[in-house]
Amino acid sequence: MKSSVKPQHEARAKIIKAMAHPSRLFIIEELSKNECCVGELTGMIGADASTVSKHLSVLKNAGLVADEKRGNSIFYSLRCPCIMDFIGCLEDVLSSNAKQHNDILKCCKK
Amino acid sequence: MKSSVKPQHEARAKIIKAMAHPSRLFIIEELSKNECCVGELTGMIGADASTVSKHLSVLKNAGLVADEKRGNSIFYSLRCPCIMDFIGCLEDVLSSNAKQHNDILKCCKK
DNA sequence: TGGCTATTTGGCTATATTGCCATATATGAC
DNA sequence: GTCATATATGGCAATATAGCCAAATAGCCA
Repeated sequence: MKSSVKPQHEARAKIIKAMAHPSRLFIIEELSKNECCVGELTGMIGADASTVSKHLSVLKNAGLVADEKRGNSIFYSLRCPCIMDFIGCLEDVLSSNAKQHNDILKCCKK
Repeated sequence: MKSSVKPQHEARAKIIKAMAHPSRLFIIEELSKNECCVGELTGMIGADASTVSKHLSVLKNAGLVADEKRGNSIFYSLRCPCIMDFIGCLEDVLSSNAKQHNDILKCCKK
């Protein structure tokens, strides 16, 4: 890969990698609806608070979420809602995969 | 996380994970322009052919690319071009990150 | 101040990913 | 058939990630 474009792809991959985990995807989706504090997310996800906190720090580190301390809690919010558009594309891929899988099954039955 | 939505997020995360690598992002981008065979991609990426082949199999396994054997070569193509829209969103995140970083620097200089 | 709650960090083990080399497989040319 | 080319697979070592527990930090309330 040309060294000129390599850093660009590395930077992009870093952001995508931050999204590439079920719990973190869930967090992104929740934050797209409402800002949340760690405790709320922990309850929803059902993992240790430290685990959720680490997931949030991965997302924050990638620039995907912002945090704001208010009183005793820290509220997280989604920085770039355009990310949610991408979820639709993922569903396209998934349904396209399901369709292909079905076609193969049908084909085998014949 | 509710057990009803967990598989959904796992399925989505699997696709995102397949994208979460600089070389694989590069491949996706190239395939969005033209179908390519392994040898071409290997030349552009500059890694071992077996490495590129494995990257392609990750992408194929996620349903992101299709392969078609023609003659001695196998041509890969992008199955869901909507993925490319997402790259624009990534750039938003990156420039937003850069801006924030700048703001912090300015703030410190004062 | 002390106690309480919310969150983060350090340390650890288990697991997954990456990328190379060597080897297999498949296709076309001769 | 043999040879050369294109691609995939197995195996392995290095590195990265995930998630828990325990401990540290920070803010509120009395």
